[in-house]
Amino acid sequence: MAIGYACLVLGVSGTQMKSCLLKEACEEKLMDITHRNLVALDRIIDYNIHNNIRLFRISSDLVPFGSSPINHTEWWKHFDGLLKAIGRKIKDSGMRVSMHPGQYTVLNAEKPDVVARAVADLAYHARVLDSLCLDATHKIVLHIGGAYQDKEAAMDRFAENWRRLDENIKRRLIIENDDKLFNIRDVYDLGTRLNIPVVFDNLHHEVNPCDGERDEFVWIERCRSTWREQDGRQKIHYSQQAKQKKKGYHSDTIEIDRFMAFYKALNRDDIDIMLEVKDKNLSCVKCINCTAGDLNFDVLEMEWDRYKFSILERAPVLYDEIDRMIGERAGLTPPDFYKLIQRGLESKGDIESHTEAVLMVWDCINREATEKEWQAFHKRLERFRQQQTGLGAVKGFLRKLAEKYALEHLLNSYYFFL
DNA sequence: CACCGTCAAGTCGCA
DNA sequence: TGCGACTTGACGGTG
Repeated sequence: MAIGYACLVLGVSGTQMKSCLLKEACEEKLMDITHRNLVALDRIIDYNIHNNIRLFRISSDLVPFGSSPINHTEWWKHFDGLLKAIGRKIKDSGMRVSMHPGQYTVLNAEKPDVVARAVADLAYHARVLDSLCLDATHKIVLHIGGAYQDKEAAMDRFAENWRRLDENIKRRLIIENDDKLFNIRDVYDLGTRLNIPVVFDNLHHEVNPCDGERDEFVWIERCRSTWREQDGRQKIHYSQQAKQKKKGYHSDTIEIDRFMAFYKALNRDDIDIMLEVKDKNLSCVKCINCTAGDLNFDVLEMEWDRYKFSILERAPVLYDEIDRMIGERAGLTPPDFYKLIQRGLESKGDIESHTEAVLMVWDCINREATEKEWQAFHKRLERFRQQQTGLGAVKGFLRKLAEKYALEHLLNSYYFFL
């Protein structure tokens, strides 16, 4: 069983995907961005390995305009060594990766040119995974596409276009229920008809349920049979509805009690769960820690080290409480710990608590800083306290110093982006 | 540094 | 018939 997250890591420098505008795309720029993105991917994989994360979705932005005729760089040849090295790390660590083309990749479109572009896009995604030398358990997840006022005909068109795909795309392609048109029954029917594994997405199912059977676990069990030996473990998508947002909107973070209830009811150790949530790796680490049977308390201590500045910034009283509990090393289960963290993050704090956190971070920098930096810091802090600048300006300054002096402890914390 | 409009792509629904 | 939402982050220009 693995729990994963999609596309980007929060709080790890050098892991962001770069993009460029179409009008500025030239060979040199495309190659440069592709190279930087591959280096970023390599760092993400390292991060995943170090944090015991064994499921990850690679961003489609890896190669800018990767499926557009604008990009005629042969990136897979040029970066062959780097790609193979990354793929090697993925395999050696037992990680499983996937990709997920977006809403513009419509295999069942009525217009032949739209279909042609969708095929080209799938070929691009398959080429990424092929270039990493990964087997067919590393999948490409796709939605069925448009309905065009006739779902049956639209599904038939999907089937027809699917049959014409190259085998190396077909062996990776899996399909998922969406939040508007094709519910889990539609996708399951199509999946069984074509022998394509089906990904069940719980939030899409909630927003776009099918007739008849509604129970999500029944559907997960049904979808299980669409996964063959060569496809690897069954995979599902899990997300929670953001409160006070439109239906289907992903929450900022995973509410741990609800996840644990789902996880226990699911009761499967042969399934992969891809989380779709705004805080990405943060919720992923949280869910992994809460489901690990033999969690070392050191892991919670590590997490506290990453969260503590953000908690002090917002809720100093709670900070003391959690810090004491962590110090005592007892009576704190991972879900309880994360619930306290969540409560802290939901607070706003005030200028005093903001200052307290700033000073605590400064304390980590102080011994490295020059006299000039000391002065610059206190000048900024004073301006913040007079409300002449925002907290962001002070934190930005601290971040730069943390980077300058390579203070890993601060750079690995969540302080600068939570 | 903060803010905001814009960006490759397709479909659907509403005015 | 045409335009905004979808969903989302990053870029690039401006203040």
